[in-house]
Amino acid sequence: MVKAARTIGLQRATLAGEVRGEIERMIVSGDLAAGEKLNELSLSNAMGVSRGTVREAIRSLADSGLIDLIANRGAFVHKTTLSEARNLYDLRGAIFGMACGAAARRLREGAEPRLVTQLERNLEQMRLACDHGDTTRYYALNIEFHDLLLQASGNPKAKTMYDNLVREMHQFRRKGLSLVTNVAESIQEHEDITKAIAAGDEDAARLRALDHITSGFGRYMNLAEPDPSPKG
Amino acid sequence: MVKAARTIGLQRATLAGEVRGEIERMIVSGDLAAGEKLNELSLSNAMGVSRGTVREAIRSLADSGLIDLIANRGAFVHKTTLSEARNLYDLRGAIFGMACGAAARRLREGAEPRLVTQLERNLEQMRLACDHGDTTRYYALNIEFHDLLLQASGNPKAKTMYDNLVREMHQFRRKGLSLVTNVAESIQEHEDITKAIAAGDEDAARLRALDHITSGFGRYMNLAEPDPSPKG
DNA sequence: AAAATGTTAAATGTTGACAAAATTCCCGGC
DNA sequence: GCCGGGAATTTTGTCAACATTTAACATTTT
Repeated sequence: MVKAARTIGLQRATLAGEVRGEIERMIVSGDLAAGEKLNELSLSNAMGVSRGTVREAIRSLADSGLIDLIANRGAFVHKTTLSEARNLYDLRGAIFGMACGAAARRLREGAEPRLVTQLERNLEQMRLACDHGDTTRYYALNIEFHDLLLQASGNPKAKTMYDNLVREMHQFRRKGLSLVTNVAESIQEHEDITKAIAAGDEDAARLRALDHITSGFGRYMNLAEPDPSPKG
Repeated sequence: MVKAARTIGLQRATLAGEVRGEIERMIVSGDLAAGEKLNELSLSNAMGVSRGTVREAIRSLADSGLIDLIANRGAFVHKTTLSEARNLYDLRGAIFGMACGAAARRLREGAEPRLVTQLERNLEQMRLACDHGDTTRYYALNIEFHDLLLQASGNPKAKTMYDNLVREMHQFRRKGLSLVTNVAESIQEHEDITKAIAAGDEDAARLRALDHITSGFGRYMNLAEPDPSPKG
């Protein structure tokens, strides 16, 4: 690996960081399947770095939940079960709710003057993307909406945790990428969150945000498990 | 370090895990001050293991937030600022609230039949410890109360995250260990949480739990506020 | 004397080699 | 044909050495 042109933006000043990013990409993209074993030697050969470097990268990923480590046995791509997925959604909801509450508070305190404008602009573009059936753009805007709020919460650790949780659901996420159902509902929820925040209503923002994540879980589950029995 | 009697209970089957635990203890106990630099060579000599092993331990701790890593510069014990402390409390509150809500739901679903008994027993003993002025026991029971609920949430990752957050506040915690103010208030809040859970009221449990953490932050801040002296 | 530059020492990043554990595979026995 | 045991191989855990970067110090220049 040729000296690795220090993409300083992300913490890849070090070789191990670069390798970490590469392995992470492989996992999230599905190049490495869930449950699959990671062989340190194979990876180091494939990437042209030493085993120790690969090892360091793997450990780091293990700490962030993407990989399971078993002593003297090796590293395995974490396989997220359905009940785990629900737990992850619960955590996401809790953190996102907290973040939206904090954002509302900070707005009230004058700390985030541009936030509402940014949110409304995002909403506008999202409606457009929806009308044009541009799912890729919709997907990106959806992420941006959540990022804006996590950022505005003034809680960097919350953002890191949230991102880790989202990353950990990559398996479910890939399937649900085509999830274009109930976009109108989702946009409506975004509007509700935006309104609560614009009003500086901490509690309302938290509740609307929590509802949004919970609904998202429901939307996904309906799609992933086309259970034909529900309702009457 | 003599072959390290594999305390398998905690993930210390490996030497690096053992070292990690030791460094963690040094940080939490204040043996290593906040902001202090960790020298890989010194540590490896002091512990009788190789530098690589110490390095692996340090990286792991960095991922859990106890240590800051700067490329080519080294590892430093993370210094938690006051605004960070608030952010940590916000996250704790969000996660603990979620966990209590989940515990209430699971209780309703019959998944945690012994939970209420355990909580009430904990409350009983806590009142006793309070009456006897046994702060050490009170401290332990307080931790147990929170552990019971995190456990009953059925969300192992939530417990891990919560524990990490608590650990990260070690600096503030040490000072506040003598925090015996408003114990009555705190116990009352524990009772409120217990009641909400016993009733299977998910929303009430979440709110009471969030309030409890928020109040805890307030209690601590009132006690530890001033003293803005820079270098110490 | 202060700033800038060149030199040296120390610490981190990376690597390859050795030791211990686990997995695989072969072989004899039933 | 199937099972169990044990050697051979593979893989992980640990270590010591090399390379690169940073920090400290001495020297030169203005």
